[in-house]
Amino acid sequence: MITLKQLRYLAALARHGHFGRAAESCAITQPALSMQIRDLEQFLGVTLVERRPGEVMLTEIGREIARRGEDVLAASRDLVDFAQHRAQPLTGRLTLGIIPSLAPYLLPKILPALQSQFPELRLELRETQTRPLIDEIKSGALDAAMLALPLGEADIDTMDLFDDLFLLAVPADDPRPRDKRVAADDIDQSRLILLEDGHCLRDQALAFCATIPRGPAPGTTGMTFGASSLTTVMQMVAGGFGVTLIPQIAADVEARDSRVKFLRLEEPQPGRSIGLAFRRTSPRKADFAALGEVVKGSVGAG
Amino acid sequence: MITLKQLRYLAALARHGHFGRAAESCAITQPALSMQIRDLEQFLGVTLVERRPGEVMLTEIGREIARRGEDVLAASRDLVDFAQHRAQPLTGRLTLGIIPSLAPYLLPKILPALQSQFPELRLELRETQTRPLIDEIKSGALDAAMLALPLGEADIDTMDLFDDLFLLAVPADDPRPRDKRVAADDIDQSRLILLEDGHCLRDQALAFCATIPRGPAPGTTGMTFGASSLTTVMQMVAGGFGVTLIPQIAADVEARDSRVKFLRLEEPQPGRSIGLAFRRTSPRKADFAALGEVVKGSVGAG
DNA sequence: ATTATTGATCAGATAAACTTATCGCATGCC
DNA sequence: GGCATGCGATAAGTTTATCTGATCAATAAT
Repeated sequence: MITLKQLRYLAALARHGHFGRAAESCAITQPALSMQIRDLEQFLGVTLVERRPGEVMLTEIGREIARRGEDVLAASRDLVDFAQHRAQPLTGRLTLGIIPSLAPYLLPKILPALQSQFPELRLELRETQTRPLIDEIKSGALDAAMLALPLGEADIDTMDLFDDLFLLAVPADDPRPRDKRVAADDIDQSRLILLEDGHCLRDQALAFCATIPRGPAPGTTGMTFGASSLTTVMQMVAGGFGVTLIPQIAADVEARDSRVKFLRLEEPQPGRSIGLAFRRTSPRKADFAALGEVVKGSVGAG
Repeated sequence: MITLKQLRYLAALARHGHFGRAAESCAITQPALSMQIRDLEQFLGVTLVERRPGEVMLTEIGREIARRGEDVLAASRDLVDFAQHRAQPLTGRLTLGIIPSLAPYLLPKILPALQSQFPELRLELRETQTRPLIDEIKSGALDAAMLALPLGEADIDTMDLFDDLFLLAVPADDPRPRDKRVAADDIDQSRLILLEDGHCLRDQALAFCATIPRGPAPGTTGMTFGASSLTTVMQMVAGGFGVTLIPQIAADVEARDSRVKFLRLEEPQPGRSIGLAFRRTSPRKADFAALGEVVKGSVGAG
């Protein structure tokens, strides 16, 4: 079987027309090059070089083989270049999942930075709830996902990105002053509006308001309605239908609506920890580290 | 530096998705394949394969590298195929010289056979006198030449093709009968018409008629005219301006002219030995042998 | 003739690649 | 839980390639 080394030596020989100088240009000795050329000729069953005293001359077929050899070498060089350029983080395709309570607020912050810092990154996004994200990470459909930690999945490694405090969103006409620290007990459980089932944010809010009785309270819609987006929830709060726990990152955006105001919660303030999840065996950890830096920078600044 | 072997192993791994089976398909053991893959990854500085329990999975870049690897392998396979197909004789370009006193008579006999037996042969012909043919063989401009032997050139090997007797061409009204064997002395030296200087045939004819005085004989044109082609010489013979020594192979063709008749010469009949000349170091001797067979077959039959 | 150049050849050293055996880890099955 | 199974990584030892350095043969130039 032929080797790239033989083709490299042949190329050098074609260029120099001289075994000794060709060998020198390959940083080997002349017998080594002679042997490789001989092996190549023997394998191909063709004489590539006409050894003439004082001058070596590629045969007709030798020239053609050398030309084709250059093609092979060029393709292999491309391959190496490709790999080594791609070795720099965040280039090429990366499939990223993100939970719905995060996507519309975080993505606008990070996508511009990602695009400017890593123009060769082709990000493919998928927005869905935590459970399917985890499954898709495990199956390889996703490279990673941004979601709330902890997960408690054995095969999944995670990286902390930032903490996201919860605020209590109430109608603007709520009697409590803006600087009032609300306690969990102060939340009118019967008026709590939440996302539909499956959203981690719903579970986190419920965990905080642990005293809330299971099952829908009579005469309320909050528990049973199950909004599919935080924006919907906020519209309902603005409409005076109830209150909700909303992450800081979302509040920053939704605060534009003057019919709503946000109240901080008593220490220890509840919140969620946002992180990046990926297969423990993933080879793209350098990518994830770079991505994490961008997220941290964008969230801190924005 | 990467090797074709590594690319072959990677291709097998990509196909089988399993180190053990990939190794088996390469007729090596699994550790050998693992090592080559690891070396490749290390050189490229990229993780190509995500080792997951129960399943190996090429990474995004691994797939791309494998794809490019296939390109490289395909190019190298083409190279080998090319060489091995071209290993059969008389394919590709072959530059062949031929002397003018042979070309118009021999080529029509051999070219059809060459083309039908070796359709992949691309013959490049050059018709000129012996001296430039030899020089061009030495310089590599020609692969070989068909001409009259012997040559007495140290760097040139030759192969006998066929012997070509000389006949005496005389006007049809020459008093000698067709079956008369002419002796060298019977040739009217003053009426001898020859090719111009530089043609080997001229020298051979002169050597045969060794008694001919040097320098043009007064009142004759034969020696000084120096025709540039045998056809011209024959036209002059037909016109009654003189006689000439003509090779059998040419006589076969020129005999169509009824104004000329050919007389055989006394034993030992003079003639020339036609052969193929080539660089002693030429790698295409198999080609020349095949060419020689064609020539011998065509001349014998035709 | 003599010397210099050039590629081939040979023996020994070195490096690469392979094989066998073993390990570690994860999974699945009583 | 304990144990077998499958798979890839690792280690040790051996074979195979490959290289170097010295030398040889042929040729060309002096």
